[in-house]
Amino acid sequence: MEIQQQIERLTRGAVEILPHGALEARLRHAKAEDRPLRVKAGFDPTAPDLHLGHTVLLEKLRQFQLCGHQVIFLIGDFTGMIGDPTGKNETRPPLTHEEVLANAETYKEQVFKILDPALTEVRFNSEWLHNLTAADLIRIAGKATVARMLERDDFEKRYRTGRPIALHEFLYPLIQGYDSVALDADVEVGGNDQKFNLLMGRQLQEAYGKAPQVVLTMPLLEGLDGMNKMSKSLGNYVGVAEPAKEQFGKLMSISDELMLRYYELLTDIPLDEVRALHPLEAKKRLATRIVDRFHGAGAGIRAREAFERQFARKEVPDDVPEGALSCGAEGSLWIAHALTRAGLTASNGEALRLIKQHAVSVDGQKVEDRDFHLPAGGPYLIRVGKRKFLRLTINGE
RNA sequence: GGAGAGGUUCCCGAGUGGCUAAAGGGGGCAGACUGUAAAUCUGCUGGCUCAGCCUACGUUGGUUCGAAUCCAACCCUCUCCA
Repeated sequence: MEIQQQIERLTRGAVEILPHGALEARLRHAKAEDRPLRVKAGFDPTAPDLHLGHTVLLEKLRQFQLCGHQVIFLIGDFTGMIGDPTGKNETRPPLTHEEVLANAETYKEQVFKILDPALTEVRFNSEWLHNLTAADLIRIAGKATVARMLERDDFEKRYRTGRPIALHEFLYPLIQGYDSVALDADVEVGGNDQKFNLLMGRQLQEAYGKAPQVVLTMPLLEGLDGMNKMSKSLGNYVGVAEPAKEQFGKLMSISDELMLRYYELLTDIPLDEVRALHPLEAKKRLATRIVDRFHGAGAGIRAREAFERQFARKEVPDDVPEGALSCGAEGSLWIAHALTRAGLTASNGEALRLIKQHAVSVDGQKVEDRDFHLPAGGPYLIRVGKRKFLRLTINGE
């Protein structure tokens, strides 16, 4: 592939590529030597549940692979075994070696839905860090200065406001940088928040007489709310391992603006093409594409059809779960109890609230009466709100 | 080590003896609108055997007819000083 073409592809969505012009120079260099670039990206072994936010990086790595380059998927198991690099989550217990390995397996499963295994090298940084001696570490530490460390935003801020910075926190960027030395990385891709660490890699590589890597940072993907970064704890995420229908539904609920952002960071479709489409159609295509990626070709279309049936045509979905409840000797079951016991609502109070809000229907009939009882029999088609359905049978004694 | 501030419902945050299941905001849910969008508007947002009762304002005990509110001890968090 032509270098210019590669650059276009590789810089899409990137926040920064440092230093200026380095990517092009490195591509030319590699071409001259007739070898692929070694592209490194590090991942934390504590969170093997990937969501779309993580896939921004993976998508970028895939772009490199499509250009013929080699990706090094680095699992930071050594750092994971020691603890949290920011020192914020003191409660997070260090992982055991077994846990790290188990997480790594989960990682691979999810990651190879995007990356090409033939062009991916999975590595663990314990490989070289585990055997480092104190002398080695001190030697590495000698390559960086405190002033340099304090340039990092959060260190600077904490130092200025007199909050503690544990000494070992200085070592994390250092160690991450050393990984680049050990791996001979040509390029390191990371989230924008990792910029400092990635630059530390350059510094160390130089100190060790190697060519410093090109640093490419990607933005942190906004979550479904369009405001905060996508994260599991905020609940604004789409999980890689989620069911197709869930993924599709969640993606259809984002704003048009966010949709373009997702297109930019999660696909390689030209944005002009997207803008030419009706936003609804564009969004459906985005959702279809993403579902396809994680659930295999064809899954996207199926999710799309199910979605259209349920919401556009307001038909009952074809996979309504079934359930049965017993009503005992009374011969009928109070609607609130039925909803709660069936798990459609969290409590009778919530069930009654929803009834009052005209959100509950049985066999297409809105339930208006809070004392409504379901006689033994059925199955009844119960619907709560827009999305919850259940085919419920009431058993007599 | 010294001085101060504070811990309230999912979150933030008001409340300083009864009218408080507890303002307001956020979030969430539902309804309207729509492109199941977003934005907007409206309603709801502790539990139950639901005109009643029970559980909730850091923990434990106390004062009181009555406490999130007053008192005591304890635990925890934060800020300032050294």
